[in-house]
Amino acid sequence: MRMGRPREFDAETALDKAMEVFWRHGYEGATIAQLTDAMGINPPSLYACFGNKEGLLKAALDRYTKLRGAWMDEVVAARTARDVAERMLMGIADKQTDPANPPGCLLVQGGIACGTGSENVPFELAARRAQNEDQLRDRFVRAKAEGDLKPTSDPAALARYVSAVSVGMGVMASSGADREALRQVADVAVQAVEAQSARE
Amino acid sequence: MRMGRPREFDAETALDKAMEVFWRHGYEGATIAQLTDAMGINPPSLYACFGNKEGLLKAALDRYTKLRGAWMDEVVAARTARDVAERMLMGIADKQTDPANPPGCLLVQGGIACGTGSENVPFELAARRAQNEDQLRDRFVRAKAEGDLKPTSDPAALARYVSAVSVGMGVMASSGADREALRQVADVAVQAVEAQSARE
DNA sequence: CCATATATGTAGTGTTCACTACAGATGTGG
DNA sequence: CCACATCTGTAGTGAACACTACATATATGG
Repeated sequence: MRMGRPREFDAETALDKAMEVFWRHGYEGATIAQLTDAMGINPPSLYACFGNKEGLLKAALDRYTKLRGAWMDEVVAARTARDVAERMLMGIADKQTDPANPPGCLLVQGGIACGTGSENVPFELAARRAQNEDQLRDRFVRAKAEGDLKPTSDPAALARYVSAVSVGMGVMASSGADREALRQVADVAVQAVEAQSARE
Repeated sequence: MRMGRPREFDAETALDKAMEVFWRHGYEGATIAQLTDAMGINPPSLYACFGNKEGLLKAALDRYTKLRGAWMDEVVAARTARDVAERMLMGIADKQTDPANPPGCLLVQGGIACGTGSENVPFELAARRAQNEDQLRDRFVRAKAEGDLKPTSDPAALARYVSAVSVGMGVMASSGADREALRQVADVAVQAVEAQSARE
């Protein structure tokens, strides 16, 4: 039973718009004016709802990872470690060049290096990337236990590798690489996971 | 025979300092105050010598790529495509975690996404990364011609792949990954190139 | 219908930013 | 020794930034 005047905008819709601005310009490159403009609200509404610029970023990151969480679940549901890597990297090649979104990945575009006062933004993004990596690692641990990966393989290293390739592809996408170019990278990258798979 | 009062600072030494600031904070995150402070000069000296902030960045990038050019020449001098990839990625694992420099790679940390007015900074960085990729591609073309790589292999895709892994490792380094973690990634990554190598 | 609580729009706030005017300093060319 | 060209330090410039005071609007609780 909330009191007072009700909010006139939908927070999630507004977050989607904010997400896109951060995605395209990065945390420091995005201005409050651009954000409020895209969200269709005025600064006081933004601050009342999200606290400050960094709070808005975190809310956008939460929404981003939530939206991608479902997809990541599909990825790790693949039958083998090799298929997980392929589904992940091919999917990323498509997603990062989807014209419906800015190119690349918000968890990279958001801000890799930041100035004084925003030092924890890069860490915030890194923490979210680490979540994906952990999910991959757990999947590869299982693959090793199932005999799908070689007994000598290192699931954590494999997960870190797939994560690194994803990030690299994201940077390439943001600087103009097209879908076909990214798919070729994914295709090569999968072969390293294949090399760690048990013979059949 | 230059006229007027001579410059009191060494441009290359100052550039090294500026390079480090851009490397650590990114183009937008670096302030003129931080730059002049690190360079040991005052703003008018900076602007007289480098034009503006973006000019300073370009000069720093020139110096960075020049310093790394020698190393890249060593990389492509390796005997096989596989050795090129290994030397490149292992070297990057070391360089990006060298405590003498900020973590990661200037060509990534410099700025992946930028705000209005600095839109061409990301492209500037991408162009420098593309130079390395081209050098790798040429080397892999040769490797294919020499029968070192399979006749079905795609040298351009391989070069793009190695470049993507390098970038991904750089981002990881900047968010705290240590040398051993990066070496593990490099180790896995090399296996994809190995898979494209002709049997012996 | 009134007191209260929250949202909104206008119009700012102080701060920090990249950049520069200007005066004095220090060299070269004649 | 004198014009001149360039550098240097001080001290700013206007613009853009994140953020907010305040009056007004719109809901709920009694």
